[in-house]
Amino acid sequence: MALESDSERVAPDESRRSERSRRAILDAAKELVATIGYENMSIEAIASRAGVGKQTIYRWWPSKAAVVLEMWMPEVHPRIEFPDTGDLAADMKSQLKAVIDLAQDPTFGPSFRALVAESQYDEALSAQLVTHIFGPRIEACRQRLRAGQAAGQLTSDIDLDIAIDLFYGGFYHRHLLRVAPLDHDHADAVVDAVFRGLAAPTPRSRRKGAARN
Amino acid sequence: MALESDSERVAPDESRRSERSRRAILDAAKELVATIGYENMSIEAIASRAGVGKQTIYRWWPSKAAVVLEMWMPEVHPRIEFPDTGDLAADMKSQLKAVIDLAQDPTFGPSFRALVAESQYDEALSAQLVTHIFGPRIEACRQRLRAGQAAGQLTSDIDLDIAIDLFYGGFYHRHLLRVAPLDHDHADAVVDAVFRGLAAPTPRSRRKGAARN
Amino acid sequence: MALESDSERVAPDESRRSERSRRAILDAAKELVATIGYENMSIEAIASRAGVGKQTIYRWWPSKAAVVLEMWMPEVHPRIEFPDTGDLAADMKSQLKAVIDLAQDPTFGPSFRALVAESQYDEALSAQLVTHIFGPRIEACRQRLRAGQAAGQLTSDIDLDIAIDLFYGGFYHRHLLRVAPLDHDHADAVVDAVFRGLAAPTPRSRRKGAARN
Amino acid sequence: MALESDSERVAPDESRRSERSRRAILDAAKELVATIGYENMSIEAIASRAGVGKQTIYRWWPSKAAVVLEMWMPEVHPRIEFPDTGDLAADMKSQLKAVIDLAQDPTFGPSFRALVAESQYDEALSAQLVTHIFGPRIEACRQRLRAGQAAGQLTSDIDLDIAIDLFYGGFYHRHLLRVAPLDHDHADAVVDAVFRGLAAPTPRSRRKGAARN
DNA sequence: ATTTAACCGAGACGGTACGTCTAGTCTTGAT
DNA sequence: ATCAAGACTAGACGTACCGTCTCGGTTAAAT
Repeated sequence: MALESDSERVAPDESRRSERSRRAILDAAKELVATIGYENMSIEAIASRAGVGKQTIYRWWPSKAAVVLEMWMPEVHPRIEFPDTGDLAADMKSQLKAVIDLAQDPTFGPSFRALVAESQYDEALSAQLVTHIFGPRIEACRQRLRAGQAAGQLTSDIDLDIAIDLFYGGFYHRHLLRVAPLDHDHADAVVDAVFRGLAAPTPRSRRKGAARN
Repeated sequence: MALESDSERVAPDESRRSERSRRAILDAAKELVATIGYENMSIEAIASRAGVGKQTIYRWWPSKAAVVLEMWMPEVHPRIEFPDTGDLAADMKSQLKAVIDLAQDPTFGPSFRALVAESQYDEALSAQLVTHIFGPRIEACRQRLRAGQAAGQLTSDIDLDIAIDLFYGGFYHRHLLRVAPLDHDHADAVVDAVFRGLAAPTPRSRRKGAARN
Repeated sequence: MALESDSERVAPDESRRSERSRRAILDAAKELVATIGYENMSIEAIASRAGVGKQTIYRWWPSKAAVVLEMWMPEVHPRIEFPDTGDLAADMKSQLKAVIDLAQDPTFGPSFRALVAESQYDEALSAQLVTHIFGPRIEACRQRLRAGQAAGQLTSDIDLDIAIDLFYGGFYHRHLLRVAPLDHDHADAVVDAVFRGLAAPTPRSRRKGAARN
Repeated sequence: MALESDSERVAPDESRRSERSRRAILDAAKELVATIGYENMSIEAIASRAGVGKQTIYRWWPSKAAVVLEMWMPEVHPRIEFPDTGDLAADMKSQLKAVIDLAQDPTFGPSFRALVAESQYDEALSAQLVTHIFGPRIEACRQRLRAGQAAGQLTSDIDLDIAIDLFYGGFYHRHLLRVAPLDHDHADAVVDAVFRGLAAPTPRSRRKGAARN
C-alpha cells in the first residue's frame, strides 16, 4: 500500500516511520482537498493542519500528488470493482457508470483531475497512477473481457487492449477534455455502439460484407 | 486569432496594442517551452526574454496557458485537417495518425499535455481549448462522418458524438493516461474495430467468420 | 546614510525605493529588538511585523545585522559627541561615561553587543561598523587628543592610536568580556591612570608625586 | 575539566559517561572548526562526524560553544603562561605577544572570536569563559603585577584591575573591533605607554623624564 | 503641432510557497 | 542507563514567482 517503496526513495527507515504522522498527513490532505481544493493546497498547509513538520512529508512522499494518490488509493478500487453477472454488455455498462460516478464525486473527482493533470509533467506520478489505479482496473477489465469471449459474447478476433480503449476512451474524451456531457446514458450508448460497430449494414453486404472483409 | 476578446477582459484598447510586443512574447514563450518546458516557464521569464514588461503579458492574456494556446493556434489546424478521399475508414485512419503525430511532436506535444493539464483546474482555459482546438476538430469530424453516412459507409443509426468518442477516445486514453503505447497501428486497429464492432458473430456468421479467418 | 551604497550591492534602483517600506522595516526591527531581542528576531518576523515582503528586506540589506545597524545609526553619534571644554582629561572622562551609558542602555546595549558579536564572523559588517560607528568616534577622539597635545595636556611623544587603545580598551575589556563591572568611576580611574602612568615613582619623584596628589 | 558540571545540568550519570564518545565529539569539533568554521558547524555535523548520537552531545554540553570551549581549554593556558623574569615591563610585553599570537592562530583564533561572539547573548557561556579562560589569565596577571609592585617596578598607587584593563584593553579593542592592526610592536607600544603615562611632562620633569628614559 | 491618454519596459512591492536546514526532543534497539 | 541512529515537531532560511503597482518614455489619435 505504501507507494514510496516502488522506486527511487533513498534512505529513510520504514520501520521507524510514525504511523500516527502518516495518518495525520493523509487526513489533513483529505480535509484540505475537500475544502480549498487540490491546487490551492500547499504542502505547508498540509503539514500545519496535520501538526507535522514539513520535512516529514518531504521525507516520505515525492510530491503533493503522491500524498493525494496514497490518500485515495484505499477508496478507489472498492468503488469500481468489476461485476460479472454473465452479461458482458450489462457488466461493462454498470462498471462504466461506476467510473463516471466516481469521476463526478464532488470530493474524489477534482482530485482525480488533479492527479491526471500533474501526471502530464510528472512521469513518476504517471507511472504510479498506471501501477496503482489504471493498471488494476484495466487488468480487471481484460479478464472480464476474456470471460466474455469464452462465453461467446465478445468476438475472439480482437486485441483486448483495443477493446478497452473503445470502452473507456469515450469517458476520458468527455471527462478530461469536457467536449460533451457525461452521464449514465453515455455509458449505455458507448457500450452498445462498441458491440454493434459503426459499419452501415447494406442488405447484401450484411451477409456478403462479412465475407468481403 | 486573439483569444482574449472572448469574454471577461476589461478595458485595454486593442487598437493601440503593440504587435511587436505580442510577437516577442509568443516567440519567447515558444523558445522557453522548447528549452525549459512549460511547467518551468514563468511569466517573468517570458517577459524578461521577450524584453517586455510583465504587465504587458497580464494585460493581454489571462494566464501562461493562454499565451501558449495562442502561440500554437496557427499551427494546430493545418496539421490535422480532415481529408475526404471518399473512403471514410481510410480518412479516419489518416486523420488519427496526424493527431498522434502532432501529439508526439517534440515541441508541440508537451505543450499540448500542459494545456490539457492546466485545463483540469482552469475552466476558462478548458472552454478556450474546446472553442479553438477540440471543437473545430470535432465539427470537422462530424461533417466527415455525415458525408460517410450519406455515402453508405457509416450506419445512420448512430449518435455522431458517440462515434467521435469511439474514434478519438482510444487516443486520449493512451496519450493522457499513458496506459499503453501509441503508434499508427493503433489508429488502424481502432478504426477497424469501431467499424466492425466487438460483438461475437452469430452462429451462422460464425461459421463464415471462422472460414474467413 | 544608506549603508548599502558602500560596496557590493548589485542592482536595485535606489530611486524607486519605497521610503515607506524602509521606515516600516526599521521601526519593526526596533520594536522586535526591544521585545524579543536581537538573536530571537528573524527576518521573517521583521517582514511580517512591518507588513513587507521578505524580499524587500533582502533586496536592500545584506543581513539582519545591517538592518539593526542602519536603525541605530542616527542615534549613536548624537549620544557620544566629543566635548572640548579645554580640559582634556575631563573631556575624556565625560565621553567615556557617555559611551558606558550608551552601552548599558537597555535597548541599545543588547543591539550593540549583537552587532559586535555578528561582526566577529561577518567581515562586511565589521567594516560597516568601523566605517559608521567606531571610525568616526575614533577620529573625533584623535582630534581631541591632538588639541590636547597643542594645549600641552598630552605628551606629544605618543602614537595617538595607542592612546586611543588605552582610553577605550578598558571599556571594551570589561563590556565585551564581562570580566569586571563598568560604571562611571571606571572611566575616571582609567583616564587618571592613563595620564599618570603606572611606573613606580623614583625616590625623588615619589615625594613630589605624593605632594602633587 | 568537564564544564557542564558547573551549574544547571540535571541528571546524567557522570560515572557512566563514555570517554570514547567525549573524545570523538571534541575531535570532530576540532576538525570541523578547522575546515568549515565555527559558524557553519552544526551540532548535527559534529554528531555525524563523530559517529555519535545528537543526544549524546545535548546530554553533556549545553551548546555548541561549550563543546568548543572544552575542546580548547587544555591548549589555552599553556600557551599564555605568565613569565616572571624579574622585569615586569618585559614580562608584560612577552605575555601580550603570546596572547596576540594565540588570537591570530589560524585554528584557535576564529574559535576564540566565535566564543566571545556567542557569549554576548549567552550569559552562561560568558561566565564559563570568565571562569576558565579570562579569570585565570587575569589572576595570573594580577599576581605578576603584585610582584612588580613589591619589586618597585609598578606604582603601588593603582587598582590592579584598572592596570589590567590598560594592559589588555588595547588588544581587545583592536582584535574584536578590528579598528587597527595588531602585531608585536603594538604590545611593546602599549606597555611602554602604560608605564610612562600620557601626561605631558612639565618643563622640570621633562628633563628628568628624558634622563629616566 | 500640440496635447493627452494609452501602452510600453522596467522593476519594486506585498505576499505565498517552495524545498532545505538545523535545533532540540523523542523513540528504538544494541551494548 | 548510556549509546548510535535517526525520525519527529517546529520554524527560519533565502529564492522564485505571483499579480499589482508605480515610474518615466514613447506613440498615436484627437485636438
